[in-house]
Amino acid sequence: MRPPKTTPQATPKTTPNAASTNAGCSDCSMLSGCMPNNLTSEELRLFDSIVTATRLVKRGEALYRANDEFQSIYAVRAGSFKTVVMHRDGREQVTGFHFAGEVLGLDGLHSRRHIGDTVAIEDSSVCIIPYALLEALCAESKPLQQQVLRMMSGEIVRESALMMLLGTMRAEERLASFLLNLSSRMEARGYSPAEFHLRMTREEMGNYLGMKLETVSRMFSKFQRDGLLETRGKRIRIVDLEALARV
Amino acid sequence: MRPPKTTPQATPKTTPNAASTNAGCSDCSMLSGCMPNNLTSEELRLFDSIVTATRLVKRGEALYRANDEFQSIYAVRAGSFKTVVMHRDGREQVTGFHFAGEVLGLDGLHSRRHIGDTVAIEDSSVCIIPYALLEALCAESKPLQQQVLRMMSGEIVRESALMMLLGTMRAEERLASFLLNLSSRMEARGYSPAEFHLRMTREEMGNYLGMKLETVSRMFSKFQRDGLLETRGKRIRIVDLEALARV
DNA sequence: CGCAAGTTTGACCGGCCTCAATACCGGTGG
DNA sequence: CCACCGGTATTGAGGCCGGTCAAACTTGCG
Repeated sequence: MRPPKTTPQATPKTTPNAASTNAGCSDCSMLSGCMPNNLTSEELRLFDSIVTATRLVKRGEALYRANDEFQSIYAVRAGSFKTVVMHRDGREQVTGFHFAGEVLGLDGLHSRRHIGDTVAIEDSSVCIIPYALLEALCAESKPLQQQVLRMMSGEIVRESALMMLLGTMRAEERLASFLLNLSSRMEARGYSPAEFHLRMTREEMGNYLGMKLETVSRMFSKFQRDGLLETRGKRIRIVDLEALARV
Repeated sequence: MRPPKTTPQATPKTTPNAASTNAGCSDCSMLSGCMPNNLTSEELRLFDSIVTATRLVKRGEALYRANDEFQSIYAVRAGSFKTVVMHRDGREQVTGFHFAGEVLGLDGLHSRRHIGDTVAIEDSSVCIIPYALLEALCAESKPLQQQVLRMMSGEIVRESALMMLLGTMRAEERLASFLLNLSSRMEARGYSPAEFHLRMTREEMGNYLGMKLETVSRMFSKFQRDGLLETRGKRIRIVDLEALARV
């Protein structure tokens, strides 16, 4: 099925947005923490055989849009995405930010259509996992089936935490909670938990946190005044993580 | 596995909270719209064989609590539940209201522990679906596997809509949206979409909609003044559904 | 029937939104 | 290299929505 392994360079970036072949999960630096983690090498080989293509998505482009037919799920290979649901009048709610190793598109399963847009917030690439093939493979491999179900459930848990945030927290708490979440995800990827680069704009953060961009900015300024962190635009350094956790 | 079919009366309400045997999905009035819907009769028979018990949960009692070990999922047989996640300081967010036919407990899959409480808001009963058995059965029955995945995805979609509500709507819009949602769910169950009984208190609605009970009450009064609906306590009649949809 | 729980309504206040002006930043082209 | 430019970010002033506190009323359960 899958073409013989090639080095990533065989599919150069000079063909943006074009599908390219996958070099194989076993060689992927994101494997730990990605979807096919915890599989035996035999299962991984099978899984690998259905993930035959990757796709480049440039900053601002959509991986898929609301109402698009659901065909595949995606694993973020590099870069960052936001998932957005939109109200008829144009108001939008960002439902998540997604980094390397995370899976996108599970929302589409229910009605066979995606319910929101997924947009790259920097130049990014994904592995394409055709859902029909994944489903077939799940029937054969119990660990894979469990993995898919666990991922789904994880999404539900993640969303519950965000509902808690949106329903009960004040602006200050929301931003603190968000930064701590980013911090731990950076750390899990081997980056510094204290100093990192925010990939999204203040407005995107606001649309995620249920507040206006000005309020986001004000809270950043407040945290800086209070000595909890230092910012320069999208560059951020957490100075007092404990204080941030205390709200 | 499953004991011979008995009539529901064989397990009287005089033993509250006790497990009782299941009379079988094929006889259940909630089958259409419940989880094992869309299964062939053979698959239904298999599914039926793992759902051997039901449980009564009285108003105010928890079906399970946050951090309880995840063992089963549940289908609401009769009554209503709320799912609640709680912040360390006690603030709580209601993440959903659940009526007959709906499935509870999918959040627990991810970490093998439930992340929030699920509490009956009136005397209720559930069918117990042991997860280990369900998982095994999914490996055998592709339609059942699909059904479980669809339900999970549906939960994700439902939560996305609530995030939209919590993140972008004003109090008035939130309540209108909530009432319309209830209305259509009532209709789907064969009740009047215009006139029904609210099972939850103003405070529970508020905890769901991200606002205080006083605000919920004020919005009810406003809708009544504006001729959109009539209320008397928990009894509600939607007078102008179109206007309610226009926010 | 009586009491606790739930609901309604009012007055006041504060946090966040709105509107607006200015500053900053990164990229592009002269 | 630097000037310019659009998008992004910061900060301020003022207003409004919804929270808070409080009191009166209703409901329904024991």
